[in-house]
Amino acid sequence: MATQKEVADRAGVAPITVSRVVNGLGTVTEETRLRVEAAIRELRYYPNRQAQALASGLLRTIALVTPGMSEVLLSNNTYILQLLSGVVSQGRAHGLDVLLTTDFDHKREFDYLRVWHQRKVDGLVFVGLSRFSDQLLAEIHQRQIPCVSVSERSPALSWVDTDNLRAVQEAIQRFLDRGHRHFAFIGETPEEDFNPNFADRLAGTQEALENARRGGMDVTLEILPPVSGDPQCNALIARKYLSLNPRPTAILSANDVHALAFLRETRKAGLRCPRDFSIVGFDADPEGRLSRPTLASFAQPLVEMGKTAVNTIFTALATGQQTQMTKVFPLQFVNGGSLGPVPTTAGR
Amino acid sequence: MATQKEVADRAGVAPITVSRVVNGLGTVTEETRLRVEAAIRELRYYPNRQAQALASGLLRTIALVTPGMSEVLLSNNTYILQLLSGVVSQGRAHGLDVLLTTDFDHKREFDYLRVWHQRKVDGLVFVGLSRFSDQLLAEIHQRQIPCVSVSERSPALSWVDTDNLRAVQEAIQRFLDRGHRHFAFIGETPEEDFNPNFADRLAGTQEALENARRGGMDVTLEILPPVSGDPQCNALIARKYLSLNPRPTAILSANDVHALAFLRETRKAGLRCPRDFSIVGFDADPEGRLSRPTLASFAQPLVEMGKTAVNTIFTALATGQQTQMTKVFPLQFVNGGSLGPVPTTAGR
DNA sequence: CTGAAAGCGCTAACAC
DNA sequence: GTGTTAGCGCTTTCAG
Repeated sequence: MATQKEVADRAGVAPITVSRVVNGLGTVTEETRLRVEAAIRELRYYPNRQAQALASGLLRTIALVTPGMSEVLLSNNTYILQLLSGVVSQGRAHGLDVLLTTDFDHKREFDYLRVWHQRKVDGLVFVGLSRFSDQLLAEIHQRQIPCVSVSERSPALSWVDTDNLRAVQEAIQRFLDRGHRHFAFIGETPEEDFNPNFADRLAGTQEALENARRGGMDVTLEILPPVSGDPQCNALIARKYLSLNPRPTAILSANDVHALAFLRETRKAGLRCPRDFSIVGFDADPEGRLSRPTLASFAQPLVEMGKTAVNTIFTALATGQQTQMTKVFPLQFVNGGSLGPVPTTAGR
Repeated sequence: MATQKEVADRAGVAPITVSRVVNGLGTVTEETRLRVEAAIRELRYYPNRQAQALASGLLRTIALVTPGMSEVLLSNNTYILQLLSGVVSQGRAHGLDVLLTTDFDHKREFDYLRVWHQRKVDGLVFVGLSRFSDQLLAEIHQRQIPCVSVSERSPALSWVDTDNLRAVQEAIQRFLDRGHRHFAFIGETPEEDFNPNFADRLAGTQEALENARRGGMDVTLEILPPVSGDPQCNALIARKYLSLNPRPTAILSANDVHALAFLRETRKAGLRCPRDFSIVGFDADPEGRLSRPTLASFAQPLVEMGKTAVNTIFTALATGQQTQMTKVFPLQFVNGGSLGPVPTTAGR
C-alpha cells in the first residue's frame, strides 16, 4: 500500500504537495504536478480515506438507514432496491459511497445514528422510519447531522415524499367517472401498523369521498384488511368482501401486492375483474404488468427520490450549510385492465 | 462529539484505559471499568472508527461489489437483494457494516478493488463478476485482500456457488420419469452473454441428455433464445417454438423470468401448460408461486450464501489467515403445476 | 509556489 | 493493572 509519503519521496516533493495534487487544491506548478501524477501512477497510490477523514472530517460516505426491515422483508422488496439504486448511482456521481444499515435485531431499540456517531458516514438517508422521536430530532439538530427522510414528512428535517393524496383523488375521480359509487380500501389502518404511505392513502380516500358526498353523490367506503400470506385468512377476505352490502365495485389497494392477492382470492371465489369490480393499486409493481387483467396502479419515482436525497446531503456537506429541503413527487398513473366501468348488475 | 480523551479525563484515567474498556482487551479493575463505562454513558461516547482503523488497521466494514449492474437491473433484482440481505444480517452479527458498490459507469473499466485500496473496507464480496482477470487475481493474492466470490468459481479465490449441474440432472430426470424425450433450453448461450449460472445450467443439460442418449434413449435438445422485453421479439419466440419438429415438451429455463415470459407468450399462441408442454425454471422467483400454473423451479439459498461469504471474510480478518474456502450449495427443487406428464399427443 | 510542524482520535509496544 | 510514548496517513496552519 503506497502512502502519500512514498509518492512524495519518489516525486522529490513534500507530502503536502502530493495532497495538493490529489485534491486539486492550492497551487502547484504544472511541472511538479506532472511529476507527482507520474509517481502516483507508478506506485498505484490511492489516498487513504480514513486518514483523510481523520484529518479533514469528510469521509465521502453516506448511509441508507432502514429500520424494521427483517431478512424476509428485505428479500422481496423492490421498493428499497429502487431507492437504493438512485442513492448509489447519485452517490457515485458525487464521489460518495453508500453504506447500508438495517435493523435485524428487534430486541433493543435501533440506533439510527450509530454509523454517524462512529464517524463511518458523513450523512444519512432514512427510509421507512415511521416516526422520529423528539430525542432523535433534537440530536440531529444539535449535532447538525446531514440527513434526509424518505416518505416521512418531519417538520424539522429535509424530506422527499410522494403526493399520495393527489394520486388517491385522481383514482377516485377515475372511478367516479366510470360510474362507481361503492368503494373499498384494502390496507392496514394506521392503528394496526403505521406506514406513512398507507396512512396518507387511506386519509386521502376518506377525504375525497367526503367531498363527493358533499357534492351530492351517494358514495360508501369499506375498509378491508389486506390479504396475508396465510391461505386460511385469504379465503376469509373474499368471503368478507362478498358479504358486503352494497358490495363495493371500486377498490383502492394500499399497494399492488395486496391488490394482486385480492385479485387471486376473489377469482377463486368466482369473481372476475373488471366484470365484477375494478381495482387500482400503488407502486406499479412489475408483477402487475404481467397479471391478468393488468393492474392499474401508481408509479413512484423512487430512483429520482433517492437521487434528490443524495443531492441534498451532498450540498450540505459541500457548503457546510444545513437548509431544510422538502420535495413532493407526483405519482404517475399507470393504466391497466383492472379499471373498468361499474358493472351494470352492480350490487347483484 | 465526545472523544476518548474526554472520557478518560472524566473517569480520571489515561486514554488507553478507555480503549481497553471499549475493546474488552487487556486487564482493567472492575472498579475502574465501571467508572469508565459511566463516563462513556454520560458523554454518549462512540469510538471514532476512522481513528480506530487508522491505528489498528481494521475498519469493520466490508463491501458488496457488483459490477455491470445498471440502474434498471438493480431496480428489479431480487437476486442481489436476497444476497445483500444475508450479507448485511451476518455482517451485523459480526459487527461489520456493509458498503454497496456497483458500477454505473460503463465507459471505463470498473475498479473492483477501489474501496479496499482507499481503505474504506476490510474485505470484499464479489457478485456477478463473471471473470477475474489475471491482473486482478495477482493483486488480490499479493496484497492478501480478503474476498469471496459468489457464483464464480475461481481456482485462486474463496467462493460460494450453487450446484447447478446436479439440479439440472434432477430436473432432466423428473422430465424423463414423466415420459418426456424432447427438450428445449431457454437462455442466452455463454457466447452471447456470459453468466456462470446460465453456462453451468446449459452445460449440465447437454451432459445429462448425452448420458440419457448413451443409455439408449432417443432424446433431443433445442436451444431457444430468451423472451426479451420487446413485444415483437416475444411473438417470434412462440412461433419459433411451434416450428420445431419434434416439438420439445420438456423445457428447462435458465431462470424463472424467462420461463414466465415463455408461459405468457405461448399462451397467447393458444398453448397450455402442462397440457402441451412442461417447464421448469430456476431461482424460485416469488412470481412463479402466483402464476397459473405455478412454476416448478429451483430455489437458491442466497441468504445462506451471503452469510457464508461474510463468515469467511470475518474469519480471515480475525485470524489474519487467508485460507481458501469453497462451498457448493444444493439447489432445492420447488414443485409446481408447470411440470406434468408428456402430452399423449406429443409432437402433434 | 512549496515546505515544516502540529494534530485529527485512536491503539501498539513497552514501561512501571 | 495502568500509564507513557510513538505513530497510523493525512490535512491544517503558518512560514518561507
